[in-house]
Amino acid sequence: MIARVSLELALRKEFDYLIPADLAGQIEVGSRVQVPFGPRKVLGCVTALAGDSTRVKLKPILKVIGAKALVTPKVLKLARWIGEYYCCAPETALKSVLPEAVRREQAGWRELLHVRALPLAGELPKLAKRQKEVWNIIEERRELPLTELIEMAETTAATIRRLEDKGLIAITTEISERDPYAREHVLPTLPLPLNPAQARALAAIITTMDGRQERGSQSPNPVTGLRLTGSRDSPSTLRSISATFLLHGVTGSGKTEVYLQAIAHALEQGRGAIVLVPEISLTPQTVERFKARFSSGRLQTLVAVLHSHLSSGERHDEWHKIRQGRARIVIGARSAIFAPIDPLGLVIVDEEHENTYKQEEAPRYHARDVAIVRGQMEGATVVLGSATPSMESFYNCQKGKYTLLELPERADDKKMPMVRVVDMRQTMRGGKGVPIFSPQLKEAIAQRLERKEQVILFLNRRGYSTALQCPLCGFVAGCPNCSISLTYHRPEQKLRCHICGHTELVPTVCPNDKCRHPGIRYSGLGTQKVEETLLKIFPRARIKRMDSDALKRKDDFRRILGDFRAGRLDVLVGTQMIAKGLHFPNVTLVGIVYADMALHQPDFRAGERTFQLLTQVAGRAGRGDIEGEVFVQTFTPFHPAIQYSRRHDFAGFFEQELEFREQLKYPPVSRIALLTMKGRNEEKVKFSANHLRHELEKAVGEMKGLIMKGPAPAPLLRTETYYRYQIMLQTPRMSILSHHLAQLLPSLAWPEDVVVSVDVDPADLG
DNA sequence: AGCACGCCGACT
DNA sequence: GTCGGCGTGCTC
Repeated sequence: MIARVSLELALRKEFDYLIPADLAGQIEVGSRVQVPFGPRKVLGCVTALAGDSTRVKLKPILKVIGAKALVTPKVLKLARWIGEYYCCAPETALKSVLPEAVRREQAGWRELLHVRALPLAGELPKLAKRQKEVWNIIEERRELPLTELIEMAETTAATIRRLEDKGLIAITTEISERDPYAREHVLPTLPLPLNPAQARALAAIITTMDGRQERGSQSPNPVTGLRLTGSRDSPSTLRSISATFLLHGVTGSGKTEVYLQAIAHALEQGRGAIVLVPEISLTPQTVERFKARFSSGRLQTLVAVLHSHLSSGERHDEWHKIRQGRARIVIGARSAIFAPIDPLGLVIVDEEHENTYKQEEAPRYHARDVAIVRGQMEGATVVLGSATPSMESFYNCQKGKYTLLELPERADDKKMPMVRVVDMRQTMRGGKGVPIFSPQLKEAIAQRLERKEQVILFLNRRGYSTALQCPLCGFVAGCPNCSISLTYHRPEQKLRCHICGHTELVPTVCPNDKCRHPGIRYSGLGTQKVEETLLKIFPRARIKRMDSDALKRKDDFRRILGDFRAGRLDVLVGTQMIAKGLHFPNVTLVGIVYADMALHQPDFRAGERTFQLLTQVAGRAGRGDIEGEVFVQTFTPFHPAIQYSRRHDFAGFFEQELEFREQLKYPPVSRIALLTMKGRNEEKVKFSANHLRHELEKAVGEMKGLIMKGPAPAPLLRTETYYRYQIMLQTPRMSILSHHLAQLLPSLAWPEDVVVSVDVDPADLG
């Protein structure tokens, strides 16, 4: 027999090896193997078995890693799809489907020496005093870890070895499993009663799951009473309707309870489930909620957890718990979508709009999209959940690809907080210089300090490029071709679009005819400045800043949040990182200091991001007994992202944003591939980028609906000393484009120090 | 990805 | 005469 092996080298090529007789039974598709490759030994994965090979002189496989195939054929197929769609080497895709700790043979199982009493053959021989003491313990416990015995008996290993020599005990290595949550005591919970909207959603999901159970990947008829958007579509789109659901529910509407009961149904069907959660919301509380519902017996849980804060040993054990079928539910971050649950009945992607689902290095997959593909491949139902769905997912509902399920009310019946939009242009006109705090926000903060309530202030400072904004009228310079904000380049005094490369001079007065303000060059502020100013206004307030600069040590994050929760701080100033998943009952005021910073990021998704940010932040205020209040300071108060979020009107925002995307053929109307060239020498990078554009025009220029923009210089990142040029491709059919790219790119030659990378469906245009 | 082979310049 | 530069090509 011959095995085809994909090596851990991005060669885009597979190699044939002989299966030696002694390994014959152990090697199957998906086995991890070590093979000779030229002079060295390399790890790889068996992708196929065959009777013969086109090659004559084959080398034999050296050894197998793991008792069972580590990659299931289903996950292998998924990896192949990732390689093709995301335009990377199949080996690169395959690499990411196993945790590092499982891929490397070391880390492995933690082995502990165990002492076990052997059945006595006749009389107990005469023992020395010490030996007798030790024997008594062993006889009582029958079996225990060696280290524990040594401690209990206050003896040494030598004494115990002597008992072994006498044939009374056996010392063996036992595998001991690490349990990262061993110290949590989990109280089991029962399903909660559902409100009508939750019940409807659950019924729809369950009906689909049952249909898929009986008929494989065939879908049942749409459920009556279900709100189906886009049912005008053709029968061919209807066929896939019920496989993917978008559960749109406001913060606190009880999405999790729907997830839990759907998972329970999967278990009843004898199938497993994967729950994806953004890394930051993978808190012990979230995990506990799932563990509590699905613990079988006393301490046995059916839930495995996979995330980046586990040690590699813990990750190894959790993964094998899944592979061996002892865990039927996985909750984890992005890469948990590759968990070897089989058969898979349900995949849940919570907070599906979150950018953390997109991997920012090769393979640059989006876990939400991989989830949908895996669901299709394995006949599993997929549920995407969000209070602020992505444009892509909501669009797919409209097109009839997904089924929309709405949870319009908060389960706890709390009112949504009052959102006040503060027009900073008014404040600007009132005082001298560009204001940081409006009188309204100052007043509101003072009030909370007096009432001993807490305040969170947000300033999102994504990226290092800044737009140019007139603080008097709110004007922002945008690209005439791409409709995204132009980036201000201080040294050259120029404005530049980093999508198409359009460049213009910085205006000396505001271009808005009704304004003509000469002080247009305002481009934002940082968290430090906010903190300083705040301390000047409220010298006695206890204020803490939370951003990546202020968090030097690893536990700073937890410590500051702990202090805040315990009431040792009054005001928390921070970036995006405090917007998500956290809730503090005593916070009654949330302020967005400068909403325009999010609004005018040089990205076509800036409006969508702002809408999401404001909505998520609003959900943070007033979760306790007191009603919350949100202040949004902005120089563009009538921007739709702000106005629709103020009214908690997602559908309204979607409609108007879609119109904009439609005009310029941005996603979700099209798909994007971003090609980036990177290198130390700007001239070489620029030249290569122009060359690539030329080659692309030859290869894909004629593709229907293709739009090519750039190359344009990407704004320099603060940390890097590279020059980057980008070419953006927009296409209605990404699978065709990525196919072409996969053929073209490896055939092109680049200067030594220029690196080209492809990002299919980029989450970020930076 | 690594490592060997291979064909041209400055060194003990 | 050798040591060593990194271009091309191969690894089942």
